[in-house]
Amino acid sequence: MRRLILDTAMKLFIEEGYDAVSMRKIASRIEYSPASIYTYFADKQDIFFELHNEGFTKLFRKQTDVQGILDPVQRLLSHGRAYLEFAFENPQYYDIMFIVRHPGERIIKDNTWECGMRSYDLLKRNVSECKNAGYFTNEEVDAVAFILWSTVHGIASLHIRQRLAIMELNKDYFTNLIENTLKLIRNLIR
Amino acid sequence: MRRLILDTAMKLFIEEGYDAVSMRKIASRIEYSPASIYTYFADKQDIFFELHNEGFTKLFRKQTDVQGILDPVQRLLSHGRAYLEFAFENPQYYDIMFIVRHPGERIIKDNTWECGMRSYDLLKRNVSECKNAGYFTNEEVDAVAFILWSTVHGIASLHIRQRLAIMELNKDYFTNLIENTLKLIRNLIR
Amino acid sequence: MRRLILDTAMKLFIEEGYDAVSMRKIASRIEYSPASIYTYFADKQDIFFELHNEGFTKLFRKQTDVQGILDPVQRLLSHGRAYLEFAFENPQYYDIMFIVRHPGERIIKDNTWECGMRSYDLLKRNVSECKNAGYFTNEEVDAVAFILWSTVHGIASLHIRQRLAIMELNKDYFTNLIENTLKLIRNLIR
Amino acid sequence: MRRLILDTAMKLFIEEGYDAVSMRKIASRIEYSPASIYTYFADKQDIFFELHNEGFTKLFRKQTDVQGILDPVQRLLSHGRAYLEFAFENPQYYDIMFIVRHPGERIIKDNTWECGMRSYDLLKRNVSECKNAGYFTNEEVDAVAFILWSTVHGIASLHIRQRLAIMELNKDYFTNLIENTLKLIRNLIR
DNA sequence: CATGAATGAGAATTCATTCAT
DNA sequence: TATGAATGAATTCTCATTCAT
Repeated sequence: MRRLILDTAMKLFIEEGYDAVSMRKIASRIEYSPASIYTYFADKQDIFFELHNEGFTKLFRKQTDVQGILDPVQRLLSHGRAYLEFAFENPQYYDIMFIVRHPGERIIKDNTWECGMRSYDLLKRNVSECKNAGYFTNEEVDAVAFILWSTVHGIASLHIRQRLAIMELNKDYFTNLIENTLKLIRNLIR
Repeated sequence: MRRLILDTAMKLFIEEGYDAVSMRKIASRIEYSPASIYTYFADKQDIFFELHNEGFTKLFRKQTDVQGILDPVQRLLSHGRAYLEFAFENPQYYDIMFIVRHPGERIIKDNTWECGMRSYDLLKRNVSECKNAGYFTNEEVDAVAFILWSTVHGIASLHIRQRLAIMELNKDYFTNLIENTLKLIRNLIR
Repeated sequence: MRRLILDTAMKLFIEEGYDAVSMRKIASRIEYSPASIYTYFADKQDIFFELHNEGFTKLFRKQTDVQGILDPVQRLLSHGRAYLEFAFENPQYYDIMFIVRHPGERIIKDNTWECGMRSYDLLKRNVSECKNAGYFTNEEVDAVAFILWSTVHGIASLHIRQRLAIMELNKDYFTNLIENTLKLIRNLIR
Repeated sequence: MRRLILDTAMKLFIEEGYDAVSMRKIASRIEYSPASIYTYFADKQDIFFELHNEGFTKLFRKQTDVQGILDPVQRLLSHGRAYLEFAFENPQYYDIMFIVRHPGERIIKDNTWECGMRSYDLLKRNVSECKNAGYFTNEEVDAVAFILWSTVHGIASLHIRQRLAIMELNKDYFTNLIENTLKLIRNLIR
């Protein structure tokens, strides 16, 4: 039932945007009264909090799936691919996790924070191992990790908030956006 | 007076986020009646449209200031610096221009679209001239331009939407975030 | 409670006209918050829709009450009397049904349309049977039905929208307006 | 200039209905400021008052045009034709004159009242002369005048407030609505 | 566990009108 | 004669939330 509410909130979020996610509308979708939702969630923020959490758990899982790869550069690239795939496949989750401005501060807490940190630590470890293997010789691990994250986040967020309409040319390139991006990054790594 | 309204809208936008920018609140801030605002702007979207426009004009101006630099790589880096400086100095404008989800479609029009395009064309030209000078030899101009934009946008938007709290370590690095980022990018260019 | 809202809407309609019927005013009359009304009705049109419906149901019922009369001319006259009585006793309903300009088109639908049609069919049947009995020999049923409807509607609507002030003379006549009208119509029928 | 304002008010009234006639909209149509209108008219009611007046003057003129006809029955019928033609050709005027609910009482005054009376007196005179010629032998002049007025008003107001959609059959009849109505009335007169 | 009823607060907008200039 | 500026009062409607049942 919590599930049902969460899924519906997500569905509304996808279909009609942030503003459409009102308690009222969630309730009417699942054919319950608005008051009923309060049996399962303290308030609206609580629902977002939960979704936020779920998102980070999903992303983390996706990223650990890839840690088995032996070659550190390949592993780093796959880590990036996993991140972008997550963002493109779950734009709503991604939006809540990395773009939406959170009203209260409650959200950056508990499990979430931990998940986010663990994801980021994974990235840093992967960069670090690339360095051990002779790449990024003159750079700090933190700096490289940060810029890589920024790059993939940039792509994801421009896409999700629809700022890529400008890019009219080279449809081919954007068809395989993720792979082409990774290839380019691969070329830049030395 | 239009100015006053625009500035107040901006102020509210910064302080309390998009949702807080209501005609009501703008009016009460400047101690006018809500109806008075309609003397100067047709509707709420109109205010955002104007701010949006202003932002693109400002950004474009900042970017052209830098086109005099002769060395193409230095020029490209300065172009990036200008972009990031704009974003860090005018987070509100940047937010409206590149992050906020626009309700109607009216905004992506007229002068704005043109300004955005001209900015992006400048970037592509700079990349292209780097290529002529022997850099990015194996890459497409469009691809490089896109990834560079993504990177700086990633940094700007993570910062503006407050996702950099995670980055606790290396305060030094983030103190000169922009310069360090550009140095790193410089290192990656070949 | 729906009842209370409907009655209050009606009362305002009578007292101050169509424009006075605002959600706000209804609410303040019954000492509820404006939002409460939306628990019972989807929107303003919905209230009018309901009243409109009720009116047609009432009128139709009044008209069927009279169908038992055997003599076709008497029946036709009684049908007219029922119509006029309805209009004079329920000027508010009549106004909504036959005079007010409806903003949306939603109202002319469903049950309402059917009720209106059934009422009119009754009239046509009554005219038709008068014809069978040797009256209106040279006229079309539709034409006669239409002109009779127009006549009673004319009386009702001039009265309801207060255009009879002009008629100063012959107070006696207007005291028994309905009966005198019917007597006159009776005289004209042959 | 008064003319321009009046015509524009009328145009709005026709095109978009009563609610569309706001001072604001009139002003923006004629490309003057709302405040300017107040130079020519005291307030909104004043505009309506004037239109109302004009309507009655027009109608009265149309009716006197017909008084030359010698045969009293033909003259009466032509009088009715003039009335209906006026209503069908100037539905907006007719609406204001005979249907719209007037907020204040100011309107039924001055010249208007006189015009309305003179029109009605004309009708009564015509009925009276029919009586002298041997028609309506058993009826009171006032009663006949009133019922004739009601009939034509019924037709006009059902048409103007769009209640004739019900009448689906006999398109032919309604094509020449006015003439057919008069023919029918002619038949009923004896 | 579920809900019907209720609401205070607030949203964007529109309107007729006034008044100093 | 014309208007820019301003407004108080109103409009419909939505929302998150509470609470007695």
